[in-house]
Amino acid sequence: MQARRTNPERAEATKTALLDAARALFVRDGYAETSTPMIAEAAKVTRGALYHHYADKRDLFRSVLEREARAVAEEVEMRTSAAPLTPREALLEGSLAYLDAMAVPGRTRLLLVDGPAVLGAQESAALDEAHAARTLREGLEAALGRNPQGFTLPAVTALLSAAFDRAALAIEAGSDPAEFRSAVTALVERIVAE
Amino acid sequence: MQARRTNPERAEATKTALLDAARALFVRDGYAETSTPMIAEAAKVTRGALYHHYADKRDLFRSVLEREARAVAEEVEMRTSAAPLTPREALLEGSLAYLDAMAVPGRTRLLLVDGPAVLGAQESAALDEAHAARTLREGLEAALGRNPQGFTLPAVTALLSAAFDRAALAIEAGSDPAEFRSAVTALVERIVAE
DNA sequence: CAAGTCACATACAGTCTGCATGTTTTATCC
DNA sequence: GGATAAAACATGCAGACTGTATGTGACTTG
Repeated sequence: MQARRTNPERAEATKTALLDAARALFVRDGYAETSTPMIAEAAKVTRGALYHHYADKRDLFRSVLEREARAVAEEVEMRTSAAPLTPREALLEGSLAYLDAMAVPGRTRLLLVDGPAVLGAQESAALDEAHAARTLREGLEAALGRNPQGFTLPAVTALLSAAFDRAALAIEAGSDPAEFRSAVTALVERIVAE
Repeated sequence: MQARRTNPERAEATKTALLDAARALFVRDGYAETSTPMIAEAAKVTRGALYHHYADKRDLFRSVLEREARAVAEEVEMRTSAAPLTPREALLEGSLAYLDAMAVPGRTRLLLVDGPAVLGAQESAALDEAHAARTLREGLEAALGRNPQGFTLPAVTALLSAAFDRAALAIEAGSDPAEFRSAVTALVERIVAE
């Protein structure tokens, strides 16, 4: 059981175990109802290890969210850069790709519900900006051809991003995915339409 | 100090004191960082009184939110039923009235950030549906003339509602209110435009 | 006015978080 | 390759918080 492992390997394995266990419990019970003893037990380490690698429970939660946000961004990136698409096609494809990526169980709760409350709306928005929102704004800018009719680019990016998030939440809550996918598509088309 | 008060009067005064104190602290520190001893002290009652009137901390929070959601709905109602407006005018006026109502300090944090995390996305959405969303859907239905081009009424209601909320959050976070007010207006106009 | 109910106040048990201090495993140095 | 340092954990503990159980005085009702 105790194969001689290098230090970085040991640490990485422990951190991954903690991230995996924490993610599962945060998704199942929510941040507040998940205790660090529960996380440590599920990860098969002690609380000492947790507090060695993460400043506190909140820091561990932030790390879980960063990993999750990166995964979402990668999945969207993958889909939009696969085939050669016009800016408008890329925007529409990216929008649906985002909904698909957010359909992975737990992501809406982590990123959209508990995230803002635990990290604060500010920090949570910054995390979103660093991954999803930036991509969306660039896609919008390209598709709009730099003439946002009636609104500024940052504003329309924020409002559209919010609509996407709500769609993801609705789908997770059991609404008909097709209904919200076509609604998102129609909304984007109305935005980019002249 | 001990004016002879009737029981319902006593209870009502205590509950209001708790709601006021809890609202202020939930807004300032957030739900998780607010303790029941702090609330009781600020309300000048004991924790016993708190747990006599509310099942638990969460139940008190829910009561704060219900009062807040009702206030928002009333302010919007007031603005849209003041003058005789066409359905389309009422929808646009109601949208801006909602932004104004949500600009009351603390409301975005209570209703949009902490609410979903503490009560759960489900219950929080139900609260929203009972007040804001229902009004919005009816306004949309009237303005659209029952031909939602490309999306269903429930879906477009949800997406627009999310956009409004994000606009309120952006304004609270320091963004230019005029920028987001015009963006919201432009968005609504594109939705109801044929 | 006696009996009962309501509105609290107080005391307590169990749990949790974060830190301080040990212990073991890996790396470094000579 | 043995000693020393440093990283990676493990353990113990203090303070705080939540919810409940139980006690007490103010009000209400027959």
